[in-house]
Amino acid sequence: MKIATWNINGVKARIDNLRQWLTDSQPEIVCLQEIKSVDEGFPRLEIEALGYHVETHGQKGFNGVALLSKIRPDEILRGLPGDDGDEQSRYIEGVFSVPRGAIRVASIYLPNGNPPEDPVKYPYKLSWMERLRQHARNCLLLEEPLILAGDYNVIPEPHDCFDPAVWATDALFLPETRAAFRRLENLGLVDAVRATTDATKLYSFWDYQAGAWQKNNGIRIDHLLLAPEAADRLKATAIEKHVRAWEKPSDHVPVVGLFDFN
DNA sequence: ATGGTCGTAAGACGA
Repeated sequence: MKIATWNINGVKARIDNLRQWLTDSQPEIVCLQEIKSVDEGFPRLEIEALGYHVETHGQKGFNGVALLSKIRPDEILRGLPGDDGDEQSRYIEGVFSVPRGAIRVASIYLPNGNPPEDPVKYPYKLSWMERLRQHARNCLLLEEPLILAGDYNVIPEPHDCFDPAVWATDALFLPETRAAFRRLENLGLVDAVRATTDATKLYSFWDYQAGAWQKNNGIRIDHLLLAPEAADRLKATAIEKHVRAWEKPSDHVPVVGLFDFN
């Protein structure tokens, strides 16, 4: 079973790329981020025509996440628990039946947090990460395959970016950000890509500016974090980098995990 | 080079 995460940076601008990639790659479950659309604006019919169920948690203009799946979800949770006052659409979770039980898959769009000196943005990122940790801890108690997939806006380690010095003061790479990400991992979650390769220069995002793609000035910020019950079933991962060279690309590419839940 | 490049949605703002 192929499960993917992709920050598509606007579903309306990316509909052709999205359809092409779904047709080529045939993922069973896709976690989308930055759909930048309200629920009613999502091009649902085009995606359904390719055989996918569509569940969205949208927002006007910014943010917005979605789950596309060949199998219909049994349950959907919209919004990250822990703060009823949080208006931003950054989390959607689905439960899907598999041959020997159920898996839980979340699409996560973690706050960017820049600039770090902003009185609101960086604290919001850190508090969101702590809420995610609390929610993940509760999910882990269920002892079922849990896959937390998305744009974490976190560069976990120096070798996950082309030049650590450039990112030293960025909210994506500050020591406090990395520490919060480690606290999440230390619940017992596995970084799927790192668990399956020790390759370097593996990136999932290249800025549109300054020829970042052409120079391979990328960062690895899109991750699949797996509970032990999911990590046991992981067969392979891939970063579908070729998509970044398409016409009108997103600045992120799909990151996929291949699982055997039979 | 106190910028560059996008998407959303109609002018900034977020990234």
